[in-house]
Amino acid sequence: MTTDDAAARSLSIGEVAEQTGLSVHALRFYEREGLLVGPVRRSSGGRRRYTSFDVDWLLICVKLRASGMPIADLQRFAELVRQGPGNEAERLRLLDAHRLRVDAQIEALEECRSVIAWKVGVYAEHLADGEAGGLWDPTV
Amino acid sequence: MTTDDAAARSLSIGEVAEQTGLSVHALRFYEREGLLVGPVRRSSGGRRRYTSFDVDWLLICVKLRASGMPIADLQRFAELVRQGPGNEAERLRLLDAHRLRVDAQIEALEECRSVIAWKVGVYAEHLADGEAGGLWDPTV
DNA sequence: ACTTGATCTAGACCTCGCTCTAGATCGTAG
DNA sequence: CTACGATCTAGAGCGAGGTCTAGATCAAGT
Repeated sequence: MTTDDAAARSLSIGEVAEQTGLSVHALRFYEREGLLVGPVRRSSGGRRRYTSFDVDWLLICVKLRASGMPIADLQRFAELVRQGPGNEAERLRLLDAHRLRVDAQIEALEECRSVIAWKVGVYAEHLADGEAGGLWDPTV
Repeated sequence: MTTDDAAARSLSIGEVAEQTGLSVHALRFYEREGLLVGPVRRSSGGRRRYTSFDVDWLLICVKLRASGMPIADLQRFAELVRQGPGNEAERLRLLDAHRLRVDAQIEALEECRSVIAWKVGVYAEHLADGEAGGLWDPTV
């Protein structure tokens, strides 16, 4: 029953790739790097069978990676979770430190955005005016 | 006079590195890759002498890089400016496309941020409650 | 049984964006 | 003149984060 449930709910690497947006190559790579919390179960034939736990965790990994967390930090985080209860304070520090970095990144991007928007405005105006003066034009 | 002015205002690679935050290595690399609009002038002894034009351009490059624009796009942009007036529409397209990517990136980061904030909250609560149930804890 | 497609392992290989090295030269302070 | 630091060129090296290959195996359809 428990076995049947687990089998029924388990997903192949291809399905997990589809659900997470990671490639099957990347999934194997992440596993090799120890980014998964537990060892991935295998079918009788040796194929990986992922649980929905695994998928949830991978989805978080994807988010963290997308926001620039290095693989090494993800490794550390997985390791902490793997060690079980007792180190929640450290997990929190890790996540919170990353959150600060994300905040800084957002701020930096917003500044870039405004610089770009201004530059776009300059060009748009330039085009509307029909070639006035070419700002960074070495020929002017 | 014009020559004196130019000489007086010109900066060494080290000074430009300091002002832009790029390393001298990176400055030479950018030049080799054709990211600068014009050829960099040289002193009689062969040392690079940057103008304030160069610095302004480099500061924009830094912003664009910081917001994730690939070197290849920067190359293209520099090339357009180098070609002189007449291609402003394409420059605008390039910048605007990048602006859209930056917007998307900001949005993605904000979503990540909220996921992380939630997770941080979970751990904080967990710590406050004194070890309840460990979410992704394989041992639970 | 045969074909087809997904998966397996180990390890080589790739792109990006610099960074560093070696060995020579410049330029300025003593 | 001598030192010493900054700069020069060409090209090798590096770290991150995967991606791809080869050759074998598994599983399902016909």
